[in-house]
Parts: sequence; structure tokens; C-alpha cells
Amino acid sequence: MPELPEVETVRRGLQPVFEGARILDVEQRRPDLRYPFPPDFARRLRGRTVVSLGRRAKYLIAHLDADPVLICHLGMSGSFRIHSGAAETLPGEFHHARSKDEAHDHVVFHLKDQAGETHRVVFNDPRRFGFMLFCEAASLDAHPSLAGLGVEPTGNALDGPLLARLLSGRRVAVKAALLDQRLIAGLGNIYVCEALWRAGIPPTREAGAVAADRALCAALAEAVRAVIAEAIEAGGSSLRDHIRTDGSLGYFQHSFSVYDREGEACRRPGCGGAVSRLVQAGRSTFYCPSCQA
DNA sequence: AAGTGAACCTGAAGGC
DNA sequence: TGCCTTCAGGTTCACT
Repeated sequence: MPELPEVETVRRGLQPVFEGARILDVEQRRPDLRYPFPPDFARRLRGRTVVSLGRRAKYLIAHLDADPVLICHLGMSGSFRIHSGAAETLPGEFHHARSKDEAHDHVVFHLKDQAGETHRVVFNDPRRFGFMLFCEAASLDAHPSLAGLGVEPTGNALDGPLLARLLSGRRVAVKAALLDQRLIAGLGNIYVCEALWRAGIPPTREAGAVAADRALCAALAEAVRAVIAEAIEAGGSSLRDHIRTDGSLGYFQHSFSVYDREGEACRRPGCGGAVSRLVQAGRSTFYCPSCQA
């Protein structure tokens, strides 16, 4: 699912419920997701207070009042739902068949916020590519999941000259380079396609060739930052099962220019081309052969 | 070393 | 209706 804008949308949705809240209890309903849960997962979280909920690339990072730090990744299909207020129906209480969706509710956090309100935060992940890990606060930056990550495409850090340095000398297609989390951290298949379209760059062009063109690098850096900023502003996209923490849908999908639009008209004014699909490194690339040439 | 493809897992969608 | 194949937002690992 989730690329950086979706993870940031989730973070913003969870923040008011998590930050300052005490973790009353954690239900861990299976031994593993993508990886096994850490030993004593629920026990180590119980009683902790959440100091802050941050994000690095596509990782959510919950800092607690004492070790450990909780690192969470949504994988392809992970999502959080918040149920606030008084005790609700417990699963099975009325002998309702558990819905198919509920079968993928893998973790439930029981929280009490500073105002004394209680919340249940449910992590659901049908494909189970998501994961939750612990890390000691002192060694967070050295954690294997985080240590190699590149620059965030938010803010102003990613500009033309930096992008040129990142792409310089690389023989891979620029599409693959933009997906490489060691270079830019947080881009995924959708927003890479969108950014390349905005900048008018063919996805198959060698990364090093883009690096050699200063104007092109400036345009691509600007396109990456703009598409990410706009998607965050719009509350993330909504593909299939991606939902925000309140259950509403992100709507950036309505402004996709090329992603999942194979055969449809290019949206660049005056272009007149049609969106094509090709496969690079096993993943679909959507682009306009007319204006990305 | 860098780059490609498979694997992880479930569900949705399309063809017949 | 069902059975089959293909495909999906990500990451990691095993190969060339």
C-alpha cells in the first residue's frame, strides 16, 4: 500500500490518540507478521507512555517513556483503525461470525489518553508484509531497517544538485534508482511513475544520463517533492484497501496522471498521447511515450 | 558491485 | 456459479 504520503497520513491520524497516551494493554493475535514479533512484545509495551509518534521513510516510529522504541512498517496492505470511547462489543460476544476482514486484525493497542479517554487502535494487515520491531533508543539510527535510508523527499533537502549526485554514474534505469530507498527514502511505485511523468523523463533512461543533465535533475527533484507534498496534502491515495485511521479514503488517486491508467489519454495539455505500461524489475511502470521521450 | 528476479501472503479482478 | 490465472502500494535474499 503505503508509500510515504500514506504512512504520513496514518501517522497524523494516530498522533492525537497515541501521543501522551498510556498503553493499557496490547493484544498480539498471532506469532508473526512478516517477521516474528519481538519476544515479550505485549509485556514490554504494557504500562508505557507514548512520548511521540514519528516517521522515517515508510516506517512509523513510536518513542516511549522508556525503552524500547517501537518500529512499525505497513508493508503492502497494513492499516490502522481507531475505535474511541466506551467499551465496545468484543469479538464473538454476540456470536457474530467474525468478518473476513477482522480475521486480519493482528494487533490491538488499548490506550488511555491524557484526558482519560480510552481508545482501541487495531492493526489490520491481510497480506502480512508489515512488521513491528523493537529497538533500543540509543541505537535507533543504527537499526538495520533505518541505517541505510537515503534523503527524505519532503522539505527542501532534495534539490537538483543533490539528485544529480545520487544518480551520478548509475547504470540502472532512473525508475529503479528512484525506487532505491538508499538514495531517496519513501518513494514507491506510484509516486515514482507520477514524478517521472511530471518531469517528462522516460522511465527507462539511464540514471547516470539524467544526472548529467542539470536542468533535468532540477525538474525531477522538483517533481518528486511536489508530488509527495500534494499527496500528503490530499491525505494519501486510496488504492484497494488503503484507508485512513478514521476509515475515510484518501483521494490523491483521483489526480493520478499515469499510474493505473494504461490506455487512457495522457493528461498533459496538448500531448494527445496515451498512457502505456511496461515492466521494470518486475514492477509495472506507467508512462506516456509521447511526452516522456 | 550492481542489477534482476523470486519469495513472502491474501484477496480482487478478469477470462472461460 | 466456479475455477483458473494474473496482479497489487514493499522489502529482502539469492542469484548472475
